[in-house]
Amino acid sequence: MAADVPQEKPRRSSKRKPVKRRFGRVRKLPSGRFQARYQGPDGVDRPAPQTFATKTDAEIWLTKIEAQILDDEWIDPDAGRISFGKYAADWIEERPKLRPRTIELYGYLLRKHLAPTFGDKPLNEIKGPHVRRWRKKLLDDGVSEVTVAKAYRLLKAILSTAVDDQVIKRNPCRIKGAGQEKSPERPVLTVAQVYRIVEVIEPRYRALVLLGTFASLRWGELTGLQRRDLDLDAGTVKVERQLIQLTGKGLVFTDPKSAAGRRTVAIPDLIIDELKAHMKDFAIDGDEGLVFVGSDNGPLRNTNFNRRVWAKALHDAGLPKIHFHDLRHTGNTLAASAGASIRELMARMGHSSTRAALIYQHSTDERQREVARKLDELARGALGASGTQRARPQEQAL
DNA sequence: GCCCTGATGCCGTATTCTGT
DNA sequence: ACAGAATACGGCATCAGGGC
Repeated sequence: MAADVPQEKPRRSSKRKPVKRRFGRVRKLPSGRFQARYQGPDGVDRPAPQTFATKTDAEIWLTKIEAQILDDEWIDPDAGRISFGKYAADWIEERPKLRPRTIELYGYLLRKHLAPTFGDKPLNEIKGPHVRRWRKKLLDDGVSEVTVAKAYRLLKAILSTAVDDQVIKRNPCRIKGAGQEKSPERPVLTVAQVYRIVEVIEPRYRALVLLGTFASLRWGELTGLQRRDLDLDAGTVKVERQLIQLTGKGLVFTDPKSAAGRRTVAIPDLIIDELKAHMKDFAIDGDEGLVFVGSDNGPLRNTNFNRRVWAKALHDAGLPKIHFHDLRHTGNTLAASAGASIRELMARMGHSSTRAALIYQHSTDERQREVARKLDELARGALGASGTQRARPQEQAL
């Protein structure tokens, strides 16, 4: 039995044979410098963007790349190098069906707030700190929170697509709440205030104010209204289109804001006579004649109306700065307190979800108190309590 | 006054959170 | 685990200032 003697390992020759690397290759170029190459996860063979002075440097670089691939952090360097500006422009271009005004908005946000900071930056170089610094600067520069939120959301949406496209690994927009915009609630007018406006405004705009309030129509829906849309005998107004202002195209008719926007709204009898008079005096002839026009019989333009007519009327009525759109709120609030159900409110406003209609629930708080008060009285009566509480004076709703 | 465009408000739906 | 509520997100509109 031969004793087991540990075998001495064969000595490696000092002249080591080149070992095939597990990942990537390094070769010496005629210049004497070293080039690293590797095959990406996509199977494409890529050289390093630069050469290296030593073989070790090249190998270290390959190690880093391999780590990225293993950590699933590798991205196609060519893809990530697309500038944000270019990618964003394509992104907007490729959105299937944005409304024209939205395209204009995105273009503006891009130009004004995004491109100056990120336009030339490759996508893969935009990191969280850049986004945070950019946002802070906008706010410091006095850009409103609402606009900053919009710009942030657009940036986030674009970069989120870039993640889906595997152009970048991760969306650097992760500031909590940065995309939210909290706009203060708009004021609600009283009926008396609406009528004060109606009394002082140029007569040709009376019906506009009334319909804006009591039919809750939007500005664009009112200005797009044609004679055939009004049925004053039935007391209804149909919303079939709207008028919007587009850069380079002036005022154009478009479909309503959403599918639910196409609707028929009942008009209170209270304003029917006023509307009839308006049709006779001011509306353009013909089925497709515009219901509301300026003194030149042309379609109404919000800028001119606001500055020359609306502002003056508010001033003459002794009212603070109120938006025309606030009339719509007023109408909705009125309808809510008139007992309109959520579904009825939605139909009236041209909404498809309950969310907005629920806002008008706040107006029914008054009614809730009223209900509570009556319950209180009933209960006291049933208990035979002597001194019945005096009812509080009827609160003027709105 | 017209028009462009900067700025802000509103709303539908998807996603996340939360109480059970 | 899940339904309903809350919030985020994306998109569409109105409001408003300013140049011509």
